Amino acid sequence: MADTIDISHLSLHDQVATRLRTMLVEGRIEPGAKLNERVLCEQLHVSRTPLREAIKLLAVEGLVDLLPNRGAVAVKLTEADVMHSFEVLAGLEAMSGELAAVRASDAERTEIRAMHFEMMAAFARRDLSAYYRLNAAIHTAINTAARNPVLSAAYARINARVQSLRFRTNQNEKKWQLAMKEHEQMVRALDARDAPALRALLIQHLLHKRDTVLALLRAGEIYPQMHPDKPVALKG
Amino acid sequence: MADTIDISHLSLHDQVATRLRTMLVEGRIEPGAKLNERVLCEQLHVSRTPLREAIKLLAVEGLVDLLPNRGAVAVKLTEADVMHSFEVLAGLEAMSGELAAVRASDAERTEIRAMHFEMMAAFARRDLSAYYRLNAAIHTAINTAARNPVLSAAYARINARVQSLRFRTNQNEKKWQLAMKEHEQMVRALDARDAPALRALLIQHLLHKRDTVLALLRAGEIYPQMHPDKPVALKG
DNA sequence: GGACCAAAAAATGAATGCAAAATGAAAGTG
DNA sequence: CACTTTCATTTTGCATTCATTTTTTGGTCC
Repeated sequence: MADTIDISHLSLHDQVATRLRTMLVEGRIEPGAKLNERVLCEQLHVSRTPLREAIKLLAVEGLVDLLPNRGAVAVKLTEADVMHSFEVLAGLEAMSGELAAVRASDAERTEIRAMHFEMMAAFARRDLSAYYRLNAAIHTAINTAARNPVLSAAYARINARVQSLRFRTNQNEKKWQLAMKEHEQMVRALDARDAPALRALLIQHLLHKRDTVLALLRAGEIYPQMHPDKPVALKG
Repeated sequence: MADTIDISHLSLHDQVATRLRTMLVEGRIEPGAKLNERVLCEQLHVSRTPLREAIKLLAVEGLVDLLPNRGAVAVKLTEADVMHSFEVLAGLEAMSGELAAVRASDAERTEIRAMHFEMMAAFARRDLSAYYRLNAAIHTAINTAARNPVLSAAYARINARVQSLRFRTNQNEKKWQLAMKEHEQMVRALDARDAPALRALLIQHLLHKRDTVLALLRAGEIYPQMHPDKPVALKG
């Protein structure tokens, strides 16, 4: 994969945390699933000490819940959690946009515009994978242009919690078109260094994303196999 | 103290983390100081495992820096860190205010107004301790009224990092008066449910606090004994 | 047949032990 | 005399071990 980074020089608990984080964010560990220490030790080829440290790290990050004497489970966000998270994400992204509108260099704005055109190409081809990648890249670029690492970190942490849900949302055509339209307006606002406009657009954009995720959550399309012990009734 | 909470039922690493967090936030562990595992084990009467877990927790929270194979040190914020942190705090507090203006119940607004009057009393008596306590209580109340635990958590985490600096700022009379004036306006805006006004006031208020902390940081009054090995030249 | 209880098994929480790395001091060298 | 190198001590990182709690399983009684 392109986004693998060298973690060989990091301490073991950090490597384990990184791997577990990926598994959780990508949904490879199901929300609500129990994290069995012995099993994970064997999977990751580490002893219990660094694994347990990693799990506690992820608990601080809000990716797992720690049940005293009963181990850890992957967090399963409720509708309220999703609403709250996106509310804060909207606020942080809005800040990011406001600051970027003021602080972005010409080169940064040019690059963001370029990525936007690439994203339009991905949209034209209905290439969802490239679209997601460019979408994330544009967000990251705006975040970087805001020149506030504390802001970036706060966003990243909260985003990680809802990332696994975003991963599973299949864009529906109408919403996808709307998102593209919003993105176009955002790029224009950034070019015009119109901070209030960019702020408003980003808030609207994030709240739309929230609605998409919430709709899927309510439709039960995000947590498909919730109760393995209570299988879904087969039709026919 | 009034703010001690029962942590006896929590796991050991959580108790240790709580105690260490307090020591760091209150500045009882100097910024930049090394956290020696053996010493802390003896002080806190725990073995190394839960202590090390606690330290890693605090590293995720950004209260200590982890140096590979060289242990942990209490973070020492740079001016840039302080600026970035307060910038984000201002944004989050603004969100809090906006939401609280819309969502606060009558009872909550009444209570906040009451606490504001108590704070005026503390100001009249120049009772700094009571002032700080009520100030924090009002903030917490606004935060609660915003009804977004994700927001509260994000704020709390970033605030914890600058708390030790706030602790050391001695209010100067002029700035104190300004702060009181701002608080009065804030309460009025909340009463009027004027979200944009409250938002603007909170941003201004936080940026003023930032300036206060930065001024003291630049004056070197916050990190007095920075280099024990390189003592300040004695006069005379 | 189902509910309740007890013992076994498994999993978690914490402490200790051991190896590797880093720090500091002493000795050697230019 | 300053600088480097070597070696002992300290400290950290991880593995293993022990203790406690939870869960499961098997049996018994109603």
